[in-house]
Amino acid sequence: MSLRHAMLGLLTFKPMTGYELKSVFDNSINHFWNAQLSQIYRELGGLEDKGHIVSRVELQHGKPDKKIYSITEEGDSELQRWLESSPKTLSMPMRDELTLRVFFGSRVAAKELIYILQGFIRERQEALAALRFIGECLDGFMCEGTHAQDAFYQKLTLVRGLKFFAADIEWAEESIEQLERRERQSED
Amino acid sequence: MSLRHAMLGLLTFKPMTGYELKSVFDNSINHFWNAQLSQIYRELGGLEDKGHIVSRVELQHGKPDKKIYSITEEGDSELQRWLESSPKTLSMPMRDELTLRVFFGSRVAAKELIYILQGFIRERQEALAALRFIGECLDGFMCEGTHAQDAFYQKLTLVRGLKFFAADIEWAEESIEQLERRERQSED
DNA sequence: GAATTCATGTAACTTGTTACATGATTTA
DNA sequence: TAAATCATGTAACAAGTTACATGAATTC
Repeated sequence: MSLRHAMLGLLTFKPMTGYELKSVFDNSINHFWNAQLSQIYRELGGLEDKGHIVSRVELQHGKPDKKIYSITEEGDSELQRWLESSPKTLSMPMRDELTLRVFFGSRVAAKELIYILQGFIRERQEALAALRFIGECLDGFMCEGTHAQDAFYQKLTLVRGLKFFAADIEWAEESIEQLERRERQSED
Repeated sequence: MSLRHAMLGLLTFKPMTGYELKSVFDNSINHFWNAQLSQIYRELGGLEDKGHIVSRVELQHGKPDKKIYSITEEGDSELQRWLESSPKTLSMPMRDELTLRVFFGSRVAAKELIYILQGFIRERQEALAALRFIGECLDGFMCEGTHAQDAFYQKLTLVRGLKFFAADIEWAEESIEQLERRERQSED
């Protein structure tokens, strides 16, 4: 139920629509959680049924009316209960398709693998740049509506993303090197 | 469909039962893919329906009979097709509950967070040790049935896990330090 | 004129998790 | 004597993805 709790947590910052929540997922916490819009709307429904959040409608012209959700007291204590419950597993199961492809790499042309890894490096560099941007915003107190206490914790999570993406880039570069060296050796 | 292709790939190494596949997931590729036994059996069923694998039964006494699955020619070309198809996204969406908890850390006692991070460090150290063990086996050609070509690629994926876990430990240690410094400052 | 942003959702499907059921043999 | 290992699965549920539907306003 982590998605629900992520949404509850984000709604403690300010009331939001489902659409806005999606943009927070995309722009701020993408490096450790995300969800499709359709899933967000589904979970909003569930949270409202349970009384953890309430909505008020803001009429609009030309667009669908906004449904702005706020967290309730019950929602707040549910979030608190979750945060204070200790999870059994701290490390979540990983699933990474790229690594799987590399694992069976002997079946693929080395050039092909190198090309894929180069694309991966580009993706990770973009992700790094995006994180650095959030970092600057957090450091400069430019993230409107973010309290100093929260900024401290948010920076901690950001650092994890930075380290993680940097490690990935390093790995992909080293792997490309090894693949190229191996190619040269087999030519001799 | 990555799980299916992971299973197909593993079955190119040697025919296996569902139970054996699960132990390969647990012991060898846990750092980038895993699945529950029930899911493995379900997917085995699907793969057999499609003719990608076939099974033969080995009778046993006192235990349920073994169903040993082997990859077929069709399964092999399906695997090849998948390996040669270029995936749209190289970086898979991440979902990490621990980071989520840290993100909303201002709502939790710092001591509590530190305690959780310490547990996380222990988990990651164990994971690192497990990976190093696989590494030694791969380096010493002690992994029975693993060809030298495959060992090369498997080592590449192993390095990713090593870097990843090391980065996590580093991050958790630094985070604990920062949390402790912050605690001391607030006491003054 | 085509794509993106804003804004709501539903429905169908796929993937992953948890709980249950069976039962002999071996190890702690 | 309790737990782990071996070995099969089914059923129900939870979570995540993809496709579809609507439609004005804005930006390229």
